[in-house]
Amino acid sequence: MNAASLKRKEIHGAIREAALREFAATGLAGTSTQQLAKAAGITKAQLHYYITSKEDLYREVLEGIIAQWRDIFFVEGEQDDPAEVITGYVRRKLKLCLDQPEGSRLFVQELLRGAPEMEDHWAGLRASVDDASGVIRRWIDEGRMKPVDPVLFMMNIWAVTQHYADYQLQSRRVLDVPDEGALDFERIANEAVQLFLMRAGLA
Amino acid sequence: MNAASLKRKEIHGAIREAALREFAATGLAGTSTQQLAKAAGITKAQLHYYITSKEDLYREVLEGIIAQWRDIFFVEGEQDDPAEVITGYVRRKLKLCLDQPEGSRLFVQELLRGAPEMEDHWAGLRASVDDASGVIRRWIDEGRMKPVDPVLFMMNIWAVTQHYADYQLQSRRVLDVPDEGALDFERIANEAVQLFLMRAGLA
Amino acid sequence: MNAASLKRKEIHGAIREAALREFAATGLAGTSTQQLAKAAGITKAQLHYYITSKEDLYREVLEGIIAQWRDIFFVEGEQDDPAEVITGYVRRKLKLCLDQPEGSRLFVQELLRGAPEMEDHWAGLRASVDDASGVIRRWIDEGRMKPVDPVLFMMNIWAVTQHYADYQLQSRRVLDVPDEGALDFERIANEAVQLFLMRAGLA
Amino acid sequence: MNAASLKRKEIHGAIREAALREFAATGLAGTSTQQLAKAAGITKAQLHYYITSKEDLYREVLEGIIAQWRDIFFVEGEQDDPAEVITGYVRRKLKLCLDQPEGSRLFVQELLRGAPEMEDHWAGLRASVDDASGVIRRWIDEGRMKPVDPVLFMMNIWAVTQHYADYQLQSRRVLDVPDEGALDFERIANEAVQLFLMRAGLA
DNA sequence: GATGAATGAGGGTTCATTCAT
DNA sequence: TATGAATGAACCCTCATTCAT
Repeated sequence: MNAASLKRKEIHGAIREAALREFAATGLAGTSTQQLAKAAGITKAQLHYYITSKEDLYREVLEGIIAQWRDIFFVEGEQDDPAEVITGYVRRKLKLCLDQPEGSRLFVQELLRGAPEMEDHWAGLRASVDDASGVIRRWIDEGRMKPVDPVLFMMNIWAVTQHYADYQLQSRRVLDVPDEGALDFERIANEAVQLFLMRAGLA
Repeated sequence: MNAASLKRKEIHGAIREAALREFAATGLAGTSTQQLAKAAGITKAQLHYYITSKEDLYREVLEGIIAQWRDIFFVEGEQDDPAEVITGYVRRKLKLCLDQPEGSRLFVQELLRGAPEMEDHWAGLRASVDDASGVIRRWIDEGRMKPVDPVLFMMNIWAVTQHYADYQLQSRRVLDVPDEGALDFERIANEAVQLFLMRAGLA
Repeated sequence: MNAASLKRKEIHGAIREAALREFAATGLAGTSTQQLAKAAGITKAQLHYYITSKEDLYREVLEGIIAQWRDIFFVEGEQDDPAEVITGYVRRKLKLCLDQPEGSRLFVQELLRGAPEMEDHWAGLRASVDDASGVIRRWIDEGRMKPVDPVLFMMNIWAVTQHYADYQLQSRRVLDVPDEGALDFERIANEAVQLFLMRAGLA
Repeated sequence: MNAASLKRKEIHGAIREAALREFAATGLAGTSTQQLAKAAGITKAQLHYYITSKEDLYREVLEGIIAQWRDIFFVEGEQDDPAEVITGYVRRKLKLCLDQPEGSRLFVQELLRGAPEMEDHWAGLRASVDDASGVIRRWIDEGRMKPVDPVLFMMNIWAVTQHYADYQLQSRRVLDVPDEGALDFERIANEAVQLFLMRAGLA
């Protein structure tokens, strides 16, 4: 790979990064290419040299986020201890949400506008949810955890973890964390883990 | 109040309703006055006769939502039973989120864009949170509930309830509820109530 | 019809006139809305207030021309004398081409670019040609005119008459007619009529 | 001539060919360098390496066409038989128009836009027309053909022959000739020759 | 009150061309 | 010789808003 191609990758990367940030903040329709270009540190004409269209860029970034999220599974590796799995999942998901909150934000923006780009993804999500629900149901049947509504149990994990991405600004104000500082991961994670472990009768 | 003034109120109401819906879906920058006028069933010129500016309309609607949300308190009336209070709060909040999801959605839109209109509201929110936290802390001190992080406990209630507004579309797809039907309030409420009661050691 | 509506019609008329002129000169792709607005004596924003899109305006103007041309039939009224019909048709067509050359020019522009807007019109044209061909063939069978290739005979009439619209500038230079003056209708008409009457053995 | 220079000529040829085709279809203003590059099978940057500017390329191609057309004279070689000359001229011109219709199309495009590039060519055309007119007038004076308007007679030959280039698409639709096939040269040539010979009283 | 018309600014995108490599 | 990158201008069109009527 030569220098020119490297630079191309760099610029493309800067554009995608900027796009994720801006789209997450103001959505597809609310984000101008001017805004995107400025955020990426290039001119509008330069931006359009690298992208096909604003919508295509949006789609590309959204697909990237969805793919990244797909890789965080409920059960990881050889785990089969309910407490371990739940704790691990909550902490992994929360970590991702605190480290890269723009992902969740972009996702909720897409949902808010009616999710026209998501049609092809629901089936895959349903399959993942079915997998995880099956595991939970088995644990319940085996008496290894209290009965819960498996799907809602999972959805509530999403709700709690993603809240600290989507509503991060509110969390900061309420918890009095300045914009420069980071939210206290351990504090939030502990409370969240306790919440779901206790629901499952595992703590 | 004469007929003309009545009609004026009606139109204003239609505008606010439409604005809430549209702003909740596509945000301030992403929503055009054309779009707003069409959603309100009037012309663009008529819209501008009734409003001062798009931003003013946005502010008005946002303030309305914030005011409405302020009216749902953690403790209601003379309640002082932890289980009763938690159950009531979760159910009230969830009901509001399922009945009028646009409120939460508008709110998250504002947060996503950095909440420039919210500066004056954080103090009030902090006060409310402090009130509720005080109650919870007292209950803990009195041994009437397990120790929790009071602020995070509340925030997680928000997270879970508002999730069914903000991520409603995803919830529908995962729970297989068609766009015309309603999410199953009792099912969701029961799981949510269990979640927080158990965390508090009250169930 | 009130004054405002009248003005609207006036402006719309001015736009269509300007559009016919400009599209005839530089085609759809080669004509900018700036150019159109200037030719119509309005601003670009004003133009876009009155039209849906440049392409729609183009289509509207093109359809208008096609409709106008459809109304010039080979046989008019109760005519059935070959010499009369041919003479009348050539003169009518030529008159139209000299009076409103932009029509033919717009048409040839559309053909030059591959006529993507004409797909629906060929059937109608074929039908008209078939009608006229039938008349000519009958005359030939009845011995009232010399045998000709009926379709090519008609097409050559089009060729000759429309030439004085499409190639008018060249005709002016060759015939030494200044841009302000008019081409000598009678001179051209007489030569053209002679051409086709003699071919038909009618002069 | 070395290999590099040969390749250069090849590419230049491809560019001119593509330019003729594209300019003939959509005119100077309506044809983009992108379109030209794609049609020539090269990149936009490569195109600009070979040409000075779009307008220069247009001028070059147009001049080429004009030069090529100048070489088809009314009278060819030692001919002096009116029927032979007319027949030959009509057939030669028609052949050129059917074989290379883009030439005529580019020419009419230039005329349609007001022929700003043609100012220097009218004198030469007038001279050619005067020559041919002189021959025709002599034939008439010598009683070797019927009196005609010599200039219009010539112009009508152009009209008829070029029609099958400029309006070829319409001709195909009316004559039911598919885009892949060729128009029937002999059929068209015969009718055209008859048309002008009869006008001259020579058939 | 209500509405057609108008507008200057800005939307996303392509343009012809230049430049560095 | 060739090509990725870059650019300022222009492309078509919509924007939020104002103004007559």
